Amino acid sequence: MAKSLIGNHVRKFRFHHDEMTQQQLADQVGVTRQTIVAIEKGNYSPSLELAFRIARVFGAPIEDIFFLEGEQ
Amino acid sequence: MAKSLIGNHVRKFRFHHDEMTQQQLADQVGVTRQTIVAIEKGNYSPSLELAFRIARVFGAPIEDIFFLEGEQ
DNA sequence: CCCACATGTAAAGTTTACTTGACTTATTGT
DNA sequence: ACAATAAGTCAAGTAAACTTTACATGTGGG
Repeated sequence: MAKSLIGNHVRKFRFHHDEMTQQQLADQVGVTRQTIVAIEKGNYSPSLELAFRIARVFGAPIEDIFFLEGEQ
Repeated sequence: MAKSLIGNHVRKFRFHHDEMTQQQLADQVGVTRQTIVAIEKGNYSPSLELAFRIARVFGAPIEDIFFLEGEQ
């Protein structure tokens, strides 16, 4: 099972955002905590919809938080 | 996750890009033509990875091409 | 009139995002 | 010492993205 080609700075954004916990972020975007863990660890990439919601929480464009590996 | 709440301007970008066909776009981003059709028609939203590749083809940020319905 | 091409649609199958639930470890506070 | 919280992990299941194949329709050119 290949890892996804998408990397992200969710963890950094979480800490720079009032030290928000995984659970709090999960609640705000409407997924489970395990989903946030999996995304932060790169186990898989989020759907576009979830990427949008995460970006909204952090008030940043999607491309500030997520990137194609090898493009960063 | 809720329903597909993602809209897009892929068709417009395709025509503003040298009248690129669905097949040409599909080839450039590495999916089948049916996937492009489904996305243009809103049958489902692309993965984040595919959204990135489409945005790259058009030289635009993801958020110029895709949007959360109700946010446009 | 043909033929090639662009687009739409649909069924069935594979892959992957996401959930549910349960357990573990480390840290912090009472 | 104990409880509570944050984070990691694993397994099994569901839902959605994507593929493959195939057929249908309209359009433009020779």
